[in-house]
Amino acid sequence: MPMSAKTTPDSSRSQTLDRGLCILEFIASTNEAPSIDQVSEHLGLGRSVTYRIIRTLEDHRLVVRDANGRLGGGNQLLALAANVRSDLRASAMPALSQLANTLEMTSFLVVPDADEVVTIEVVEPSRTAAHIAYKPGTRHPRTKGAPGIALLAADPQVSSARSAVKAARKVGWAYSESEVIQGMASVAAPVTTQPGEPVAAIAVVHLAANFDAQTVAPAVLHAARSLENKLSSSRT
Amino acid sequence: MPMSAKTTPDSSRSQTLDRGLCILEFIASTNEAPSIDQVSEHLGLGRSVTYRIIRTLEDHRLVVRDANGRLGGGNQLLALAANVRSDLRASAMPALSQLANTLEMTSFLVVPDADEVVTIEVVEPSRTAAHIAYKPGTRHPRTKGAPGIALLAADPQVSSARSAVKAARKVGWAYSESEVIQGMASVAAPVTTQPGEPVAAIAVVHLAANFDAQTVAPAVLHAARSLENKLSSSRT
DNA sequence: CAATTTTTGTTCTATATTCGGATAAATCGT
DNA sequence: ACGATTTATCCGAATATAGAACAAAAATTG
Repeated sequence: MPMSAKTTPDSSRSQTLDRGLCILEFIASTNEAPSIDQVSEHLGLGRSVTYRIIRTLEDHRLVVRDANGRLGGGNQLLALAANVRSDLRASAMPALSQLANTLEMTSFLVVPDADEVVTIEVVEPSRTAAHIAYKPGTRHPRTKGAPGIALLAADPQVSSARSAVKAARKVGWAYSESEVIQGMASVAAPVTTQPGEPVAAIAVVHLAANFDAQTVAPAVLHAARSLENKLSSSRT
Repeated sequence: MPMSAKTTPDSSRSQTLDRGLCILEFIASTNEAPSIDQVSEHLGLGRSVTYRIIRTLEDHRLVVRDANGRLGGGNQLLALAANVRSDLRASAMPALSQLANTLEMTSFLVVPDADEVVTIEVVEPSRTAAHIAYKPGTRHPRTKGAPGIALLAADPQVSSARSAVKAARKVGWAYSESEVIQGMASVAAPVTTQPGEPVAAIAVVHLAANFDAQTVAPAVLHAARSLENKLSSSRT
């Protein structure tokens, strides 16, 4: 029976739920609103199964259909995400906004998650012509990109030989170029409430061409300090 | 024990997925991180099922456990929500921020969804002592609250006898008090790109005590106009 | 405008997946 | 250390599910 390609033969996981979540992730992550058939084809599932699953997702308002029957993420997804790290994200908003608007660069907040780092908040400058396609939820290995480096550098348990980590330990901020997105440069600073335990990193990205790390670093550091202060003061 | 309370005997829906989504919604919406047992008890499910479902949710990083094994929403929820109405939300951010900070009130963006209205973006003023527990994903009937009224008023197909709707049609903005949250007042203005088809409403909330609708209305209207302009200019 | 293809949605049954109680392991509090 | 609470696994019964066949609607084409 050659059917255990990418399904879940593990009886400790739920196949149906797994498939439903894969479908939800596919629909929510693609920008070209797919049809049900496209979904079933993309996931390699039977039509009938796909219909039943999508109907259930619709019931929960996690998926909606537009006028042409095409599928997209539903508003209920916003409700689910609203409480995720909401304290930290809300606290960081002012610092991120100020940073984004003074430097005229996209700023974002990154936290460690397992052995990766995840962006949990993004603020673009008010006056911006072209957006950088940088959305919350983006993941990277810890060793890639300025935010990851900054988090590594702030964790004394880590003994990385990477020169970038050593450099970041020295100056308190990290720099990377074309590691996450080609042609983009980034500066990040760790946010630590208790020494040695970085809770997040604040960073900015911009075209590497007109980007002077030495100039932007102080502003990023200032934002990180600002968030640290707010966090420790609210921890009454 | 009557156990056919809210289960799904409908063969056109997926029971397993439905249960999984209920669990996910419960975990994501509660702030007191529950234990697995509390989840299974709250939903009225067997332990074994709950374990299998939560394991699957963990695999997808939609649910995480803290140091004590307590459950909470995972960062992947942010990725799922990132694309929901992202164009509209991003466009509204500058107007919402400015509105929130000039009035020193929480501002938010509301869109129609089925026969309800949903808040899809919230901006709190930078300098704020106490937060208003108003999160994206909040739903209300269209007839309750200033944003709903504003949307009704902007839709000529609606012939509501409610005086609030008529009033809103006259002045271009809506007012409500203690309809959504006791003791809170709100002013909202519709955002329309094509006449008669409101796409959203911009609103502010504040304690009803020190809230003068006549004073805040112009600012809210200005924000709505600002968003309208941005939307129609980007619709090249 | 009718025939044909493509897409969308439903019905049905074998069977694999799930359910839930019982059981075992781990963790915590006293 | 001991009992109590919580977490995790096992396994047979049965139900919910998968997938193919079927039907309807819509789009496309000649």
